Amino acid sequence: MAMAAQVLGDRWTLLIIRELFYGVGCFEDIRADLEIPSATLQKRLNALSDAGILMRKTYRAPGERNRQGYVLTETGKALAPVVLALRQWGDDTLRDDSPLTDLIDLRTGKPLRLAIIDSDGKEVDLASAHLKKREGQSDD
Amino acid sequence: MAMAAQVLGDRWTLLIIRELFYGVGCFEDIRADLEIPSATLQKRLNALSDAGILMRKTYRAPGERNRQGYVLTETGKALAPVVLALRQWGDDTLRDDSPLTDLIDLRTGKPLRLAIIDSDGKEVDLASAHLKKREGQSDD
DNA sequence: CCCATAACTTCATTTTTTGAAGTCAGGTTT
DNA sequence: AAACCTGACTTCAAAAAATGAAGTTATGGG
Repeated sequence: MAMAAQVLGDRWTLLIIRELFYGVGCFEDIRADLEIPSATLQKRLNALSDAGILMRKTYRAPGERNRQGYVLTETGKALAPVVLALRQWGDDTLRDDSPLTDLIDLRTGKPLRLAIIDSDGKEVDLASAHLKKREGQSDD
Repeated sequence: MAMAAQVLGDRWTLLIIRELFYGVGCFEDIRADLEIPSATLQKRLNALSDAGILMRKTYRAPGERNRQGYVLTETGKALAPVVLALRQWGDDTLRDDSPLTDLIDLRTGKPLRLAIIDSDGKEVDLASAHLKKREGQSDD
């Protein structure tokens, strides 16, 4: 996890990744949405690309010129729970009236959320979940 | 979520919080475990305390002198899914042989994991979960 | 009283971030 | 085709933050 914190651990990276989940995939749009300095955005995109989290991919929207697109790789898409957890936390701690129905099942249209489940697929309360310190190889 | 990234977004913060989940609660132990410079640790602890994520609490282990302890507040404990998600991602992307059985149910002892569930409590595949851009008040 | 140690502080140096102002190449407009 | 736009970067100097090493200070034990 220390490596994860290394790659993702800064003020912008997870927000950039969230943009990509939203489908915002080009430099200008990300920059404008987040109001991030372009030099910083550039560095982050390079770092994320080096880390195998996103890929560059030129594309062309109808009636527009070519653009440099950024898309999440499989590794990058696997970050969805991190983004979701962070969002859920942000919502829970900052607002108490959050509808939070903007994570949906593509098939059924039902709202979704993160949960901790046991091996039977039953949800378990946060309070009874215990995080043990890993004894194996350290990742710090 | 931008605020969350603001508070948690740096190389150390989430690792510190993980230490607290593990039950490591004093300055020296955190410093030694993570090998973080003490000035940096100090700043992070202050920031997390200001953000209401942890609290200082003096304690005394049997046969030892008083120590400054750090414990997660409710807000801090609510970060468990973030830590779990990050750990799960780190495991999945960096190792392929991870047992990942160190999150357990305190009551039953069963191994636990994060999942995305729908309103019926049924687990949903990551690929069919869609994150919509929130239209309401922006948090950026 | 002296010593060891935990919990910080200070400080000089390096690294990173930032904001503003460029490049540069591809299209589009005229 | 010449001039113009705009998206995707670069450059640069100033400001802010992180680092490593070397202090402090307070507390309790011998």
